[in-house]
Amino acid sequence: MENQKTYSIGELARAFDVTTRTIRFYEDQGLLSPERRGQTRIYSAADRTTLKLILRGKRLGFSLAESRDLIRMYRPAGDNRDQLGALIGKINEKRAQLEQQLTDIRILQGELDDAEARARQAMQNLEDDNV
Amino acid sequence: MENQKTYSIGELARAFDVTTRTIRFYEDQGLLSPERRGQTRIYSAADRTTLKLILRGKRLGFSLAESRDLIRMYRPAGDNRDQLGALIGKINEKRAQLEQQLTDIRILQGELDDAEARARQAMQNLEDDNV
DNA sequence: CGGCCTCTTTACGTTAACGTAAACTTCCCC
DNA sequence: GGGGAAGTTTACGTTAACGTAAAGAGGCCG
Repeated sequence: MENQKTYSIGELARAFDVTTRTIRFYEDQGLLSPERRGQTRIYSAADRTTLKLILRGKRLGFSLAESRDLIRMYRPAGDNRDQLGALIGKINEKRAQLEQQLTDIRILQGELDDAEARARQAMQNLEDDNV
Repeated sequence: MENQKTYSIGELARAFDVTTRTIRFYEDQGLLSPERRGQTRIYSAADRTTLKLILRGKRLGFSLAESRDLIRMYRPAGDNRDQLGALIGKINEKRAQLEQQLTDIRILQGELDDAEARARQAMQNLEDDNV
């Protein structure tokens, strides 16, 4: 039942439209740790998912350090109670940040609506001048 | 009826929790252009709004160049038809980007829900062990 | 009028996130 | 067995977005 599909670094780079340098850099920063066959890196489905998570974070403006935190939130090591409590706290901080981003996006969407309406109106005015 | 309230650079810095260096840097990058009284910068309500827009963009991971574009979208100069058409195109690109960010946020929110549930479950297990 | 606060310009420093290049192995193909 | 193609390490370079420090001007106040 295990998902045994693996990927080369080049495959992942093409799939997500990043360079191999980028993927190696993420490993260097402790965000990925693929298997090795000799020198060559072998990425599992889980590694692929982790990479996807990193890139999703990037689209939301997260730093790699923040993404590393997110990854650790999703994979709590065998933690004790204090660590679990701190983890839940961090999770709620991230949640608040995402809520803020939702608000920001809605405001920006409204402003884009405005901007487009005014642009279309300006075009309409040009048309009218030509009549 | 005009909003004549003005602000010093220090006031804005305190209000938005940024440094004066940051505000001057945005001016240097062409995102702000406050009035001057002698050497001293005087910011209008519109400048304040622009600054707010920039910081909102930052929270969404926009570069300053992207925010500059956004500002120009909201303030189309006396454009001709081609420019207006291009503007509407850019507006829709931004809209698509925001939609992507909405999707990303919803996925992340779901993952945070998962992560918290598992953390709470792990704490519950610790409790049970103590009975 | 000396001191403090806020403002100014100028300029070098710093960090994150890679880009780019060199020099080298490994594998496969004809 | 020569030569791509894809992998590797090492290392210096680059860009964005400020930080930090120096040196000075203007206003107010006890």
